Amino acid sequence: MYKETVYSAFNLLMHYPPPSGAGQHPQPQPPLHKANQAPHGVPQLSLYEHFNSPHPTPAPADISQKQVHRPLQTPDLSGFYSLTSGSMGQLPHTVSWPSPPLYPLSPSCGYRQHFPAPTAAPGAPYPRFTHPSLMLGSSVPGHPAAIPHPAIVPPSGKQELQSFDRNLKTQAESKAEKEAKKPTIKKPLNAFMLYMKEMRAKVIAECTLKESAAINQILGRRWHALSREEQAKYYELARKERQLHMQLYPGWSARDNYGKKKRRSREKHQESTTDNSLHYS
DNA sequence: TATCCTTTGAAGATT
DNA sequence: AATCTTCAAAGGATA
Repeated sequence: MYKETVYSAFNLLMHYPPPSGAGQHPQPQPPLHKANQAPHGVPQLSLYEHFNSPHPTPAPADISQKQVHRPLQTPDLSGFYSLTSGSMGQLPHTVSWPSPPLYPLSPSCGYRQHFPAPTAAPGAPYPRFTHPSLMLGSSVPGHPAAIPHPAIVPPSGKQELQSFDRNLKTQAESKAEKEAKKPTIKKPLNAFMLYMKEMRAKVIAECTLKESAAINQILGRRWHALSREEQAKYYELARKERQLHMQLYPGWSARDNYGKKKRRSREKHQESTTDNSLHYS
């Protein structure tokens, strides 16, 4: 059922016009998060610092030649929405427009031209953000009125039920159990995740949609439609999030949660991409 | 009930 | 070093 929905939506899109400007992007820019990566030996600046510095660090010379690739989950429609360029002796590089939606998005929800990049007055202060994870005054461990940081997720009750016969457990098992009982500290949110959190409700209201996958597609498109300055706000927020996360959980590493979610079935993924490719040819 | 879907970006893992 | 993989959020759909 889900697949059928996706397929029919895709078939619809085959007749959709590309987003305005797609296919004729004159000078594709590298994504900010890539452009913001300092070359080796250069102290890394945040986007905010970069854009506000009187002498901004130039982007690495080869940055325009980096391939901007779409995630594998998205069907490859590069033939429709990408520009490929290159010069003699160089590998061509492909800069892709965000994938066409798999869901039939209404023009008012899905297309770039309806979301012109907001123009902020130079030097205007960034708006105040109210994302709960950034209001952490009382979540410092040990504080009497400590409210758990949203990154902390308590273990489920199921794990506790499973542990009632601990007398029978081996030492290794109880050690693993202890690990499982530890509250999970989640990854700090990146710039796009923060943007999604803030804008999701708005998109739901505007587009009368509930399905997150569809909403996320819209948000992805809106994200690309933002000006660099607008995006910079969220990169800066994300940088602060990471900083705060490091302070709160000094020993934490993304490795701690690596592999905890069940891996997606590779076979299933391949099957779906094969199915999709049938529709392209 | 667990996982998938879908997005971008950060970071760990692998080649 | 470059590329691949996983996980952050969200909630309806699906197995």
